[in-house]
Amino acid sequence: MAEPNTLISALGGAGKRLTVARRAVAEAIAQQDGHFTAEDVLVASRSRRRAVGRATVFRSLELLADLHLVERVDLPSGEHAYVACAPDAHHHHVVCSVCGRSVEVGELGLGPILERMETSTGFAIDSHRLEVFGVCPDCQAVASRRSA
Amino acid sequence: MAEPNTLISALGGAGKRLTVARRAVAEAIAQQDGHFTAEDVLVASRSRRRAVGRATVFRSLELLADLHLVERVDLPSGEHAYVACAPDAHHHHVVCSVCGRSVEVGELGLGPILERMETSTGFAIDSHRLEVFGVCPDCQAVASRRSA
DNA sequence: TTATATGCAAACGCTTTGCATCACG
DNA sequence: CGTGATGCAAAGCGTTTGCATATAA
Repeated sequence: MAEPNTLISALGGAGKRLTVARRAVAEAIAQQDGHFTAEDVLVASRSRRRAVGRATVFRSLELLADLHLVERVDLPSGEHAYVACAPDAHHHHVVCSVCGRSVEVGELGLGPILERMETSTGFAIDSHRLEVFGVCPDCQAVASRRSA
Repeated sequence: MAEPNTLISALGGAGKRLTVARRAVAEAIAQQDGHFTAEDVLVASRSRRRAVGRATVFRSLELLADLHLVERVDLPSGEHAYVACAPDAHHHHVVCSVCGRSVEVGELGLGPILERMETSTGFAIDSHRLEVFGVCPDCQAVASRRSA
């Protein structure tokens, strides 16, 4: 899903210290499949050698979010989750509502829509979030097998 | 922004009781300009004749959200807010990041994009949320006046 | 009359913070 | 070494719940 090294080296590039705790968080994130919560990271870090404090998990997540290495997603349930993602290109996530796995998709033509919104509303649009939910191919297969 | 009566009659239509508390919540929502939090509703109800309990505010908002009379929005700050909205047509909200006012916009061509996402990801997409943030015309005017 | 809704206050869960200690650079 | 990071536990905040009471239908 994500290379722990990517996260770690990006941290270094931002003038942040490469601490043991941050490496542990990076590894915990890397082993997550799809989106995850702060609690997931905490638990994952505990099941490995180095347990990280709860506060540090939140602080690291905030840091990674600032660096755009991780993105905060609000699920329809109201839960707060995060997804690891490429730091540069603008993209969105499609989240599976069954298993939670997520994939990145590119813009696919949202730009013109936003322009149309600017025109029709007069707003100067500066940011947006598109969150898409559905059932991933794997879970579709499971569902059809079950009903067949 | 919204007619309290619209909210109230919709409640009746759903086989729900038209209680004093719910009327108070409906009025409090109606007087909100743009998005608002549960706390806003609570405070608004207190500054009027009939104060409503905190729990009831949450229960009412949940109810209204189920009836699609109100929609939950997650602001970039992570705050949970609600916006009153038309119950039928699918639409999205553009929220002003300065004053918080919001306007509804129609689909404006998001459908084809979602189809493209389905094709490229294999997901069966069943819901999505698009939240757009920017500066509304009024606040733009104020800003340019200030800098001029 | 009876199911539903309300209000309070306590419980809850997630997130943040204060502060002393620790360790990267 | 000195600044920034950590960990703990406690505080904070928004939200939910249990339960006795009140009320719409």
